[in-house]
Amino acid sequence: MPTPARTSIQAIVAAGRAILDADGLDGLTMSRVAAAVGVRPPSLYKRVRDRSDLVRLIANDVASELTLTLDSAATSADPRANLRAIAGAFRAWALTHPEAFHLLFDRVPEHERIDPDLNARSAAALLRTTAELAGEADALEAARTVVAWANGFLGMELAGAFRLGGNVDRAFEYGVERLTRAIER
Amino acid sequence: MPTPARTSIQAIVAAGRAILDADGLDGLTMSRVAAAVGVRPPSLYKRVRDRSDLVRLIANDVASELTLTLDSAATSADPRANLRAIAGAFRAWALTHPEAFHLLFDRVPEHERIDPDLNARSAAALLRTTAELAGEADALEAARTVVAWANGFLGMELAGAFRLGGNVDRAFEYGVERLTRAIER
DNA sequence: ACCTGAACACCGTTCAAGT
DNA sequence: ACCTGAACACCGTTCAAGT
Repeated sequence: MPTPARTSIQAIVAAGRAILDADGLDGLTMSRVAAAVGVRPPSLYKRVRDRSDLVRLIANDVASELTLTLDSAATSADPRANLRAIAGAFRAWALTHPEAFHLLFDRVPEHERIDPDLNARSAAALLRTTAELAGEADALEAARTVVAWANGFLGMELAGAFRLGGNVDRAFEYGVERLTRAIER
Repeated sequence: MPTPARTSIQAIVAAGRAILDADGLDGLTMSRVAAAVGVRPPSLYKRVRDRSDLVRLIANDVASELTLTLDSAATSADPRANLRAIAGAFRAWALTHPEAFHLLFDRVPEHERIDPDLNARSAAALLRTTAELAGEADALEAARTVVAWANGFLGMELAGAFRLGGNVDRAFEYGVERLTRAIER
């Protein structure tokens, strides 16, 4: 005798994302997710293979959100302004969603990684901009340099690693400006 | 009636470091550390407050090792060559000690953070070099830009984030060269 | 003074039994 | 077809009892 479904994969991922944002990856237990969607923990295994699978689905969601954020920021005709806008939007997003940032950019076990095409899509806006600045031949290398710097900077800022004084906002501006000049043809 | 000590804090930290390198932070269980030093798990709590405390002590060790590595690399009179050497030594160290790298540079809970003076000491060689390249006034900002880039690059390399093709070695060289020029006065 | 077994509160996950 | 309680193998940690 069939029982009607009491939850859905969408509800589970949404609840997981909310718990991630609120309490981080360590707070994301199967028990809390189950409680949030109104079932018992074992029922979750009808929709996700295991916790890693759920983490991966949440990471996909987060990647899509970030792609949207970066694309919306990259609206200028001037590539220098665009790079500045993309970097600023990235930082604002990371500072308001620190746990989501870490989920995307800290070490991620193989089976929690986002889909490759989501990865490519999130890089598109930046690649267009670096192609204009550095030329097509150096676009990928230039984009990697910028992303590495931004990831590293935000990771350190979120980790509280800037403990030698100074103004962090100014250090970010300094970095954007120098990086832009560094990759320009 | 006193019982002779069967282990020591040094042995515990050393065993913990070995387990970290071999199996990562998730593999670093109190049970495995205890087995490695020949006691039962509860005995560890005579030497460390809890697991976080042990992780912090291991991180201190790792930071000292990295400082030594970077200092040994920074031997040139030419600051450009020095920056290149420091970056290269950092990358080589990170690629041979990926788990230690993550322990230092991924998100770290407050009570697992290394001692502030170890932090300052590990930055010294780089700060000397960026002061020569960018001038005293911009030395800190320049160092932050370089460290952010290097941390971000290595974090992405270790995470397998460079999935859009291209040569990773070449991207690192490209980055070092561009960064050097970017921060030069 | 140090070490230990037993116990506790938590995990993720499986599975037989219920509807 | 989905949901559940019970169970299992793990965690970190505490503590009374042993030497």
